[in-house]
Amino acid sequence: MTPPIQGSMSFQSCADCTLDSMCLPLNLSQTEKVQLTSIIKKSAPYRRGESIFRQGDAFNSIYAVRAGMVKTTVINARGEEQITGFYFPGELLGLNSLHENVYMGTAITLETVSVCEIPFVKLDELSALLPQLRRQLMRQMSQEISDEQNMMLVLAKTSAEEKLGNFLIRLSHRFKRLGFSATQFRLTMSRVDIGNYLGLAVETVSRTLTKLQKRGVIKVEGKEVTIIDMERLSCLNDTNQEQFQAPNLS
Amino acid sequence: MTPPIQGSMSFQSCADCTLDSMCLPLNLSQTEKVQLTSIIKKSAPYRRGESIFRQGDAFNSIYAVRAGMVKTTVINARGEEQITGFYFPGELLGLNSLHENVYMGTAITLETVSVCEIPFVKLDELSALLPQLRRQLMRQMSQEISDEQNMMLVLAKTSAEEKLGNFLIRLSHRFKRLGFSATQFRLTMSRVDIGNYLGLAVETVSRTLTKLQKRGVIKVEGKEVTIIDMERLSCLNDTNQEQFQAPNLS
DNA sequence: TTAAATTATAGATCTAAGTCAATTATCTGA
DNA sequence: TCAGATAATTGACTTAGATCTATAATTTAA
Repeated sequence: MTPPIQGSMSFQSCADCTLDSMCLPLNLSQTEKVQLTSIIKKSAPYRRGESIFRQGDAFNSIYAVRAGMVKTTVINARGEEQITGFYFPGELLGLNSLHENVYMGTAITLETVSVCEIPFVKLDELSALLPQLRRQLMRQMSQEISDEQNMMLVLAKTSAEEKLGNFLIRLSHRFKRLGFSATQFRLTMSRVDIGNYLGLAVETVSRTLTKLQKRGVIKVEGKEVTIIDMERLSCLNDTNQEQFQAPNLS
Repeated sequence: MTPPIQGSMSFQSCADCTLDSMCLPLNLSQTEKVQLTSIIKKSAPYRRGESIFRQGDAFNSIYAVRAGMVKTTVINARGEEQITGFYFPGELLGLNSLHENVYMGTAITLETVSVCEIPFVKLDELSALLPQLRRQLMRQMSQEISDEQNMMLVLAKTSAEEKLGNFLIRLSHRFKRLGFSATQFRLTMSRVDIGNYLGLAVETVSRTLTKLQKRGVIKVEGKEVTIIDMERLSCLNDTNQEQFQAPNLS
């Protein structure tokens, strides 16, 4: 029994896709959407754990996630697998790879996933003709640079609590954008994946989630997370922590 | 007495620029370079510590660094200033900002710097006409995504030693690319800046540099750094550290 | 439905790096 | 050229989070 696929089940055209406004077709006319559709390759959905492309493969296409969540990983200097990102529907995979003509990482599905394969050479040619397509592609790349800088800040500067808080907030935003609840959702990825991504030991991820739950900021039941106090979750810095500790009443 | 400016002193055209092969004009014909030159705005060099643009300013242009080094900073969730990157000649500033029409960070010169201001709307239009320009812009964005992912790995996974090793190696590569020595160079930025960028306390930066020097991997004299053992510097992981400790001969 | 495998939690201990404090070196500008 | 300011180093101490170990809770498969 495969889980239901979010979004449009049978792909016809970008014109019919519910994700068009958060993907490459943004601001395209109907005709232009048809043009874009014409270069897209359809494929059967991937099952959980399959790879869409692998590090070192020849780069030919970027992929728009249509349904399901994907993680990207690279092998780091130590030879360990390291997660570089989680991708939601409407987001583009492979933008980090077009400068080398080789995929710079591996994309692995976390659940049943369907994607739109977009051959890059054709996309490039089409983008010369369609200013809105060109700009949206640039915007999505720019957004990714921005997101990653934000992630760098989190990794460089913050405590385990802040890292996890920020992580949950970002998931929340993305679920909301897709029309799901911003306060209650299922962590598609394992605790190991979360720890790997945030640079924390699994044990720290567990402990920190438990701690946040005890403080009444979130509720955790296995993979189900409920954000109870969004405000506090979004500012878990040192100053704030103090105010939540039991005051020494005298 | 201002320090000498690297690269072409008085800007005439991309066609005359020594950095053309590592900047936007890559693969452009002479005519195309002239077209690109025509949209570039020249400005007086910036002095050390000046800002080229500031976080929150309206985004209009990206900037190609022509001479000198620039750092970019953002204000993080805690209200602290955090360095997001160091930029060398030939690299582009502002690529993270075009999706919001607002600069997502502040660019501050670390020494005398000159830049080429490239109004983005014009660049976008020109990129429709010049496939090589379009592709090079994409490649440079893709490269930046890649670089930042690499930085995320470093921040998430590695010890102070590895962070500094990686940092020095990356500086080395970039100096080499510009035709300078790969093994001996001057750290343009302060120890505080390095610590801020790598997520380390200044004291840790100092101590770690000293430690690497004692092990004979590098030589440090104030801001001058010499890489003595590139091989060891590039693989300062836990396994390697052991082999460099004084063996207990019995 | 249950057994095996995987994943998550929890406790005890250790350590790398942060913080605090003091000193020394290096700039910078009058 | 020198005084004050800024930057870098060093030492002592503390701590957040890693590691190691064990146990509990889910999944998965059969």
